[in-house]
Amino acid sequence: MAPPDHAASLWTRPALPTSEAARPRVTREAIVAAALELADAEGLQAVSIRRVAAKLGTRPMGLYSHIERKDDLIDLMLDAIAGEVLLDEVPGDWREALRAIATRTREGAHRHPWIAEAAGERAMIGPNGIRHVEQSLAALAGLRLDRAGKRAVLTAVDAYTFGHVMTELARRSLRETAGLDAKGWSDAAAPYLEQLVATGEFPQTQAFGVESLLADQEDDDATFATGLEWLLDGIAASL
Amino acid sequence: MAPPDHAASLWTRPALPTSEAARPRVTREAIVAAALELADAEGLQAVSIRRVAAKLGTRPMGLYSHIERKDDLIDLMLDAIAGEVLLDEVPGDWREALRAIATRTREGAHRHPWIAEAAGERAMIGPNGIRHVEQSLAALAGLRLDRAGKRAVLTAVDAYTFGHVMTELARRSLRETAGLDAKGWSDAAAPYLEQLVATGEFPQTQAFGVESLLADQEDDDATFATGLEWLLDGIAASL
DNA sequence: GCGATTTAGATACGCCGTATCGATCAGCTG
DNA sequence: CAGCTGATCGATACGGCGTATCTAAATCGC
Repeated sequence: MAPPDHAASLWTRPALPTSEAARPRVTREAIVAAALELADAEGLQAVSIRRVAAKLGTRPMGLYSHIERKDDLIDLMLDAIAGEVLLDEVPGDWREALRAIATRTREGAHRHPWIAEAAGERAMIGPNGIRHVEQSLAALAGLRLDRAGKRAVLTAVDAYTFGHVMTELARRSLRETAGLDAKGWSDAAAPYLEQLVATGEFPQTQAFGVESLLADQEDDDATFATGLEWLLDGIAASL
Repeated sequence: MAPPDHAASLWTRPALPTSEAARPRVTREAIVAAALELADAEGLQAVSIRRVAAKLGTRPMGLYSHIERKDDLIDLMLDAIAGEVLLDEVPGDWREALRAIATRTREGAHRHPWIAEAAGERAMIGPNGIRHVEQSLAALAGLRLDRAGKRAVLTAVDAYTFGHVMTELARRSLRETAGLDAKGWSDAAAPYLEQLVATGEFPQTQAFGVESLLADQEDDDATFATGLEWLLDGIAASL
């Protein structure tokens, strides 16, 4: 990987100027857009340099005039999605604001489930990642919290949101890869789980029921909202 | 990918019987152990079929007598780690139990930071993944909660833990890839962030201070514990 | 227009996962 | 013991990956 300027250089390197007067040229924006379309259509594994170049009607190595490495492209894609889920306006009430941020983030993630395959290796420090920080801090502007307090609140809400979404997306990814809908997935996994609990090693899980382990989308909405309210309640009680 | 039996067939396919009387043979256990060593030493990208085979003194295609595809190997590795972080005993107090589970999970993840690169695409339904469910349900055994309630509690705590850990590991991965310690990473990223906030677009972030955004390990311990208590407080208040 | 810089792409390299098939080994049976 | 069957191992090859390197063409600025 690149030397120590990597943290900054991706985001500070300007996208190249384009001239409308000459031959059609590839731009960084076009590369990111093509990559996003591929990822949304076929998942992150479809985003190869060759596939992106083909989609743009150009040759693979030409992309390297605009991005330094493929990893940078993935970072740019994630920052684009981060931009998509920013709020237009931050509500005045801190709970309402954090709830709106978390909810909108989750919705955006569900529109781009491939982010689960990329997010485990990246820090969100592109411009839109920082805009997310800005809006989150704005949400807490009216609270008397010191820096550590604000940091703890934002970290907790982000952690909860991220973790919940990642788990949902992972399950979804596995299901879709197997070509199953929610019911099909349950039907496929249940016999294995039932066999496991039949060993007697899992009394609590048996009492709970394997069908309760294999939840579908509506349950995810409810559990996400419930857990978020618990966390916000806990934060509120500490203020 | 495999047809619909994938959910079950990895975990129900027996590891092959080994005979001590014949030529030394590869086993599934040995493959997983070799892969874990590689991942711990060099990260998940070092776990290629060729590297694992070389570590075992055998040839790559020989591994396929024991695992069906590389993806299965990654699942087996993750389940091994899930086993490592199981509690010896579940405390009787539900808060203490959930705290212990979350804390131990986080500690285990830090010993194997490569899991962040794999976790975004997997459902933890191996035997140890189900043992984790079992111990979590045991933690709630004394509470009067219906299935949906238990499910919500466990989902929330797991989501929070997972999200927090993944964010930490992603940051750590990025830093180590750049060959920096925590201070070096801050020093590298701060000028870029300062340049961003100097645009005037980020007043809250500027007031907060970019050095507060670039936290190190000790802060993570505190924020994890604080957020977890908030969540547990919120759950307690709902009981 | 000219020189400097940037962009695009041909070519090749090392690496990846795994399909396919043949050789060898292990276990069982007559 | 010999033969048969199934399991294990590995050679070989394929199609794919990211990207280093270098040349040619295009663009930019004076």
